[in-house]
Amino acid sequence: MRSPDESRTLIVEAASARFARFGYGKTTMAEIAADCDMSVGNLYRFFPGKLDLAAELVEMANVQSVAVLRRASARKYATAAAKIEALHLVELRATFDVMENRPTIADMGRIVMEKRVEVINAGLAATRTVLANALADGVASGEFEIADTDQAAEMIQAATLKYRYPQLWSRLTLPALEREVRAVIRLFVRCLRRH
Amino acid sequence: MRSPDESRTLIVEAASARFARFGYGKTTMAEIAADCDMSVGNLYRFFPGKLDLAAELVEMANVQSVAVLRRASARKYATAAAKIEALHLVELRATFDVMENRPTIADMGRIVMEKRVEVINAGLAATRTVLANALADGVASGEFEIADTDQAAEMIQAATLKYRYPQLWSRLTLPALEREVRAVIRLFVRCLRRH
DNA sequence: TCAATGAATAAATACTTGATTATTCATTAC
DNA sequence: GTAATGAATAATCAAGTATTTATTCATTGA
Repeated sequence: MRSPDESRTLIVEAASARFARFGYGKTTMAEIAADCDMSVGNLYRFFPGKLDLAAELVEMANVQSVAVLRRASARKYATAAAKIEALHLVELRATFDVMENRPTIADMGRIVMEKRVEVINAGLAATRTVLANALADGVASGEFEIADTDQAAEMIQAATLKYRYPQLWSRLTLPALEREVRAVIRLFVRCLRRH
Repeated sequence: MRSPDESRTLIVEAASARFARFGYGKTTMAEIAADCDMSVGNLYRFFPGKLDLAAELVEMANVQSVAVLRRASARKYATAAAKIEALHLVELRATFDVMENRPTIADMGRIVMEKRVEVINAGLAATRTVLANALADGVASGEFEIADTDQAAEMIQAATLKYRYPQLWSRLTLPALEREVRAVIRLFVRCLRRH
């Protein structure tokens, strides 16, 4: 017999492997259960349903990507503006990479986006705090002049929405997207600057 | 016998009426032909297919909405910034109205968006010229300081993309959307100002 | 008492078939 | 020769059925 914690991790890992290799739709609960050497019914003692498994994985991915952003944020930059730009490029490249090379994961993202928006929104909110921190740094160093950094972060996210929704990219290349997001950020940053 | 021009207009009008009343999916080519007192086959001498009828209607709507924007642009405003804001609100309200009150037309938009993006992009490009003109006016009056008004217009469109894609609104009310788009425009305008 | 099972049920998906509808084109009318 | 037809064909859609898969829960074993 396994501890509940062991079981849970086992399930998450099996689901993660299956979803990544075969896709959400082509993975059955029976297969996940078999991978864990447990019965199907037992899965339901840990997760309300299949969709919640996918949601859990997306939540974990959110945590990961916030960690990546924080690391990027901890690096040295010439200016706070450069940091803001770098954060957006990091995010864009990660999204682009998934779209290009991980069809099954992109697919999972779409499904969770469709049926569990709150998970996606939580991710957005998390990355927003990193952004707001970077803005606050800029204010602290005297580079920016912002009354409400949270609100400013919100606005920057609204303005860069396009670069987070691959559906809106309509066959643009990564360099083209990078150029665009850079331009938007630069314009924004210009008006956050102290003057 | 009719002149080709008469026939074409007749077809477009019949299609427009049917699509608007019953929706794209629930309208058949046979019905459109009957409305025009002509054979089905004849439709195909004027349009390659059903989808092209919808695309034509969207193109016409694009022309209309550019005209509306131009008219709005021709009005007097206290500042160029106010004009930019007004243009975006006009567009937003029109889109919102279609979403709320014209399900069949919203549906047609989705279909054309899906299968004929270039038509949608052409519409975007057209409204962008109006925006670029408004920016140029602001430069001329000394209110703005912009090196490349076309590029700035492009950027503003990227930043306000959300307000053109109802799929991204997730149950926001019109007042909420108005508030958001206003905030983004104001921030943008702030950095276009001469300083 | 709690972890776990797996057969039973409900829901979703895939397949089949029979229309309906879009599109083509050889033919007719002007 | 150009405008127009409408029967023929191809593609799509809808309804129904079969199959698979998700989910539940009464039962079993530690």
